[in-house]
Amino acid sequence: MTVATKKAKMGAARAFVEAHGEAEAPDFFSISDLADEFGVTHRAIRFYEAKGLLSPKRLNGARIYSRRDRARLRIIVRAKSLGYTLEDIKDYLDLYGQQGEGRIKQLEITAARSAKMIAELEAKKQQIDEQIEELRLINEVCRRKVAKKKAR
Amino acid sequence: MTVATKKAKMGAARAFVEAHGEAEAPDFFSISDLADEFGVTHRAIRFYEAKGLLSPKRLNGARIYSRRDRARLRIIVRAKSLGYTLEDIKDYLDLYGQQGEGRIKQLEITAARSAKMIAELEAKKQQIDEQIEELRLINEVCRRKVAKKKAR
DNA sequence: GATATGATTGACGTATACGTAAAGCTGGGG
DNA sequence: CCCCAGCTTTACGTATACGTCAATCATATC
Repeated sequence: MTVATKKAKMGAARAFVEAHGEAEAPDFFSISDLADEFGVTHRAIRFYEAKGLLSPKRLNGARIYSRRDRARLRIIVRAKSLGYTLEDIKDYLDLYGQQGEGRIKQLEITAARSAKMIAELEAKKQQIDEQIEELRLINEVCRRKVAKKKAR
Repeated sequence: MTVATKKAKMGAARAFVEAHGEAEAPDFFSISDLADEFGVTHRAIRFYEAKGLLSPKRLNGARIYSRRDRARLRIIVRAKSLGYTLEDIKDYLDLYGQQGEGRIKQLEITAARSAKMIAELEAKKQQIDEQIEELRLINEVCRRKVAKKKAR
């Protein structure tokens, strides 16, 4: 598909997307835009929506994603690669979506939960460092043996 | 079950385990030992064996785990918490099990693979840092708002 | 208007990682 | 000798996270 014919063959969503914002900083995205950008399938994105992690607007049935939706998807993909379940991620997004609304009690809960998550992530970094340490050992042992064998 | 009767009701594996090594630095472990230590079920440990990640010795059918088996299980649990599949972990354990054996070609491959894994783990740390950064923001916003509301 | 592209909704299938229930050895205590 | 605790295998079930059709619809070009 050439660049010339591309625009011609766009669907409703993509047309709407290109109408708003000139390429540099788009305000809206089609499902294919996000799928391409984050390396996930359309199916996965719709699945996240079915699980309540996303809730894009519609245009003639087609999904229209805002920047906020895109930010949420970025979080989903990142957290998944760190081993979190969609259930975990949903909790995080709920917290992320509130961004300090509500009364004192709610704010304190959110502060506590975010602090807890930070602690868990620091623990994970620790685990990664341990793993890296072991790998460095293996790596050095191998390289030394290679050097020794080549020296003969 | 009391401490007195515990020894009496031990199975073959546990008896064997207690016979070798006096509590401080055991050489062998029963499946329950490892399950307790790493917070996983017996079922999970057997499953890892079925997938080729562990291969303990047997005594009258009962599994006897060596320190090396235990080290491997530690790696499995850790890597799983970082989001790796058992398939991924199997590859890592294969590499870990060799520890620089074989000829030059093999050593170079192992060195390259370990280097690659290190790079991937560093990338994961980066992702974690991004996530932490967002959480810090949320946390601070909440705490400031709480402070503001309480100041009135 | 036929055709092609891209989107949508079901519905069913699949891979991973175990859980769970059933049935059977085994070794020591009473 | 029997029982019980703990281990075993076998087998089927389950939750998560999608993959894969199939049918359908809208839009846009030929």
